[in-house]
Amino acid sequence: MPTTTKPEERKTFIEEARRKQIIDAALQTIAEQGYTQTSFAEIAKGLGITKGLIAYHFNGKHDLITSAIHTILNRQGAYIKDHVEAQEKAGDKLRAYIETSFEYIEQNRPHFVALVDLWGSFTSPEEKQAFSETAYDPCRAHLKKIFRIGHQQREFTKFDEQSMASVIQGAIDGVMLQWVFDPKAVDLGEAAKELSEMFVKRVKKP
Amino acid sequence: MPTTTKPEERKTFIEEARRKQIIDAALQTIAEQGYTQTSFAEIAKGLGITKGLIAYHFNGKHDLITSAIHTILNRQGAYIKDHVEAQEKAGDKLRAYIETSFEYIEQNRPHFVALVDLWGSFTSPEEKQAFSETAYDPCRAHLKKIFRIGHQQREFTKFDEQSMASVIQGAIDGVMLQWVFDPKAVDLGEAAKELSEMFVKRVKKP
Amino acid sequence: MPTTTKPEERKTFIEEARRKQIIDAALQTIAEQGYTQTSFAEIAKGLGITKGLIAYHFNGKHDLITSAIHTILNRQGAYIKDHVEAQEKAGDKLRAYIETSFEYIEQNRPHFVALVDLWGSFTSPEEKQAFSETAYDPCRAHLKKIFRIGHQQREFTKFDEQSMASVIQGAIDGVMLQWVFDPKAVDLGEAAKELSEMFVKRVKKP
Amino acid sequence: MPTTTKPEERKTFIEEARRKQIIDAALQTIAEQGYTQTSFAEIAKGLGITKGLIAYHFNGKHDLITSAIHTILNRQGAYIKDHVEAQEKAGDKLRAYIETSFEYIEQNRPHFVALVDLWGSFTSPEEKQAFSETAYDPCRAHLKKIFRIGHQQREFTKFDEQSMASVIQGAIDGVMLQWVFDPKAVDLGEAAKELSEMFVKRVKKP
DNA sequence: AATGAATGAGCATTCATTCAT
DNA sequence: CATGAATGAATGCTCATTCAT
Repeated sequence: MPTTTKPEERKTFIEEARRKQIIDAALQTIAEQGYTQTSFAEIAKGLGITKGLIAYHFNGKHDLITSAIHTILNRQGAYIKDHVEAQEKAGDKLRAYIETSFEYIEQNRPHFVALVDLWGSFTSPEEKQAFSETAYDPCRAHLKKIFRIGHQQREFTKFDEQSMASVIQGAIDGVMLQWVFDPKAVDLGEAAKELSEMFVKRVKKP
Repeated sequence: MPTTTKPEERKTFIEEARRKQIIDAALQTIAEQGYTQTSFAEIAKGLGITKGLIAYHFNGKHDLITSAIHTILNRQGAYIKDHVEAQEKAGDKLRAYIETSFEYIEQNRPHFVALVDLWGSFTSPEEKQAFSETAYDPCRAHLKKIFRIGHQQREFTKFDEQSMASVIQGAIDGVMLQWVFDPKAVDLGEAAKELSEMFVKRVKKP
Repeated sequence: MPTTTKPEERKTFIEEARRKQIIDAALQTIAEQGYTQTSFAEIAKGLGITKGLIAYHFNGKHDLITSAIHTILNRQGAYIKDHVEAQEKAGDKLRAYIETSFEYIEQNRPHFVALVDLWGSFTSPEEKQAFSETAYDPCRAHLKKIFRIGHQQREFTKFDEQSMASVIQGAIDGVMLQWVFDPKAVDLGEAAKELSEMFVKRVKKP
Repeated sequence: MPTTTKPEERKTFIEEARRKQIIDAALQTIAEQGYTQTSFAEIAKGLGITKGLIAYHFNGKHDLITSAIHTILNRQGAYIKDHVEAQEKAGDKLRAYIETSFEYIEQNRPHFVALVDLWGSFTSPEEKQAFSETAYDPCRAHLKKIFRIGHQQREFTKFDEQSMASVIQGAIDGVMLQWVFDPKAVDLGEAAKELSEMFVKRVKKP
């Protein structure tokens, strides 16, 4: 059984390609039909393979959807990181963080439709906490790193970093959530501008 | 068959009591075990009734979970409304909206654990939009009503009401979401204070 | 419990009226939606009563459908008998039997659509045989009575009465069956003429 | 998922064998216990397989019973055709049609017990008509073909072909029906002789 | 690496039936 | 007589998973 949750294990090229292919098909199917309607058979059908093969490449459904979520978040994280690093000043970094978050969301709607659906797939408190650690902790850590730079550069005022990180990330996610349910109800660009301006003003020294 | 989608139909006392009882049990089960693990059998077991009785009182699973979601949101809405109306000034109303939102969330954790899970139960774009209309539109409408009072009282500056409403509601929901996954990762009280101060400052004239 | 299969028991007026009303509603529902789709609830809905009431008036579903079948066959039998008795000569009686059979069928399509469906509701050999005795034996007996008159009147030739009765009744039922599945595929009037002429010619002395 | 409604799709050997096996078991179970009592579980039990496997090989219950009916009728049709073609003269062909119909019925009682039950499984007028087209049209077409040969050979008189076909097929089916309910009530051999003689005499020139 | 046959547990839903009121 | 609440068994069907080939 080549499948595993330990990413450090050696995988063949074809193995990795298949996993990626299956994850992308899964995300698309979830976005289109919802998580509960997404069976291995449904994913396999859209891919022209058999469901047995999916079971072969993943350690069960949980492994597949965990991998799918991480794929979404890693891609978004990498996108954001690039743009944040391109900025010198902490205030600009924070603005970039918020605005590129929304940019990426807007350009990858199906991923976030799937993500909202997948939030419900962690049932036990343990699973929920594990998801929190792999999904939110890195985001909050990234924000806190920006804060620290802002403090070092004497650009930012003093505030509770953990709370501020939660609030910023929460605002982004909550707006995305409304947009997932009805894209016409929220203007992502406007929200991005509003939030980035407000938070930058909040953290910067007067 | 007493169940119906027409809410105007008369229901007997026992009928209403049973529906409420089943909805509460469903919410509890969903919070504990997750939506996908929550079967009629599971709900019935915890209630000491048969699953046939649930089918008798609800027009299928969709009716049950829709009713459950509306129950959550209506209770929260009523709680918030009371506190908002107790305030005279628009700024205080907005502060009350944000802070009592978090208060209610904190006091009813299982409801919001269930709610996050239930978000994934709307599969088609039509269902998603319908949920948006019954769930988010009232919230945003409430916020916009507060804004209008603020404008009439010459207390608030000018801003885009729809975007501001989305952003405020989104911030509340997004922080709640992180807290659902790990209550230790977010301090709801701190977040409430941070958000209410920031948003009140944002909308009020200098 | 007033319901019973023994027709000799005293029934109140309202009791009899209700039974008749329910049977007619059942026949209509079966004709429209098929036997398997016809539940007590469905019958009750069309009648504006509750399914509990149906259970009160009939000793279970089997009692209801048995009563329904007998209703169909008794009404048809009475109709045919009237017309057969109006004829003097045996040949005319036989012709009347065949032609009024088809007449009645044509005028009561829903009953025979239901009847074809109900044939499948007798599962065990015992039930099947019991149905044969109450449904077909009287028909064949009626035909044999006509034959006997024909023999007494020296109008008919000699033949095996049981077989001839089966064949005549079978021809009527089989044509009806095709007409139930597709009324456009069979012309009942033509079939009636063809069969009555042929059989009368067959049994009469040259 | 190997099951399909497109009959032109390639099926593996094992797939075809399983379908045939399941159909035969279904027919036997229906004959023994009736259509409504025949569940996937019941069929599977008699076969030593799981009900999931039946769902795997058939697109639902409707697919299974449709396939079962066609199996019955195709086998009977092939049997009759062979014997009809072995006859040269149209009169002999007609006699063969009627007599081998009864022969086949007599030798395959369970199939026809099941068939009578299955008649009730077509609920809507559309389904009924579709069944009429696939089940009765071929029979009537076969008879009409015999009539045409009889006319070409100047052996048969002139008559309405559609009505005559309906009447002959109806007579066969109607006698079979009585025999299904009680095999002792009808002598199939006698009925076959009576009907074949009568109909051949009817259509042939004097 | 991939398939397709098979499993078995679980699901929402239907329904005749019972019974207190 | 009639109702409506409740039952419990059954049903078709779905699906992740296993495994021989």
